[in-house]
Amino acid sequence: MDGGGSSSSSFRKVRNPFVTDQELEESDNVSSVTGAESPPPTTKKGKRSMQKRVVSVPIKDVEGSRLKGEGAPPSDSWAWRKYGQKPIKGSPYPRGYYRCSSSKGCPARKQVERSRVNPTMLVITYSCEHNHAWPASRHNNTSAKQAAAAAAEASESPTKSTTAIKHEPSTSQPDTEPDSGMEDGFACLTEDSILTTGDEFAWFGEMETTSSTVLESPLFSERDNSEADDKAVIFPMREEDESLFADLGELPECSFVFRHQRNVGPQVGIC
DNA sequence: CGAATTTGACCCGCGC
DNA sequence: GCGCGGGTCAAATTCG
Repeated sequence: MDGGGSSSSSFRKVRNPFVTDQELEESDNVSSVTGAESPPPTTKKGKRSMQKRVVSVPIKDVEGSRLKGEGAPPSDSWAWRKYGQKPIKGSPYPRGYYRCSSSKGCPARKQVERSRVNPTMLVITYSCEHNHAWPASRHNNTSAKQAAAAAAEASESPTKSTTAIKHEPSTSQPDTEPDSGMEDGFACLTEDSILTTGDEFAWFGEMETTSSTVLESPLFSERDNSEADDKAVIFPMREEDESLFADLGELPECSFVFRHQRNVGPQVGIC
């Protein structure tokens, strides 16, 4: 019913009322990497400054969680409502469009699609407005899982156990946006969020140990986490950290730093 | 009964 | 100026 209509209406026009944080994006099994290669999202309708981040996750992970979570980490901490799906030109797999439904004013959106290069991977693109604040309630893995699952189902392919993360912060306004770096994914949160964030990402750490997590830096992004699977893009988190921090250097104080340590899991740092 | 998902149509931006 | 493609909206349907 209005699931898409009424609700959607609220979303589209309502810029989130409680804007305090930036965008905290937790992707399915992801760590945040600041990549800066974002092709201008060509959003057509009101495209103001939207930060974009691309995350690639192995379908396996997704399925795992969706399979009734046998302990599998949540795909997402937020609730996402699917509002559309479209076949993409160069890709045999359709792209699903999801909206953050954790809260009413949540402008966050994400697109889930299979990597055309590596069907075993799901490419999730998160986009959020600059002043967007993430809802406090983010425990609806359902939608999140389904989102990914949907994408996964969209195509049929074997599952792998590699997670490639690719973040593309859209460089709309580096300055204004305190969190241009990882804002989307793990951006500035309110202190409230901060506390929860740590927990929220607890699974994150698990995931790391359970499956190999690969971070794709901008350099690799072009390959789109593809062919090479894990190996090609796998490199010590440290590198990522470096990159992350490098980015953070530019970030204002209110930035969250995601530290990804093997065996330890991600760590959230507050500036 | 309510909420979420699905599908089709429409709109907008970009490229040629 | 026209066409293509992507993205979003809206109504209907389905599931919980």
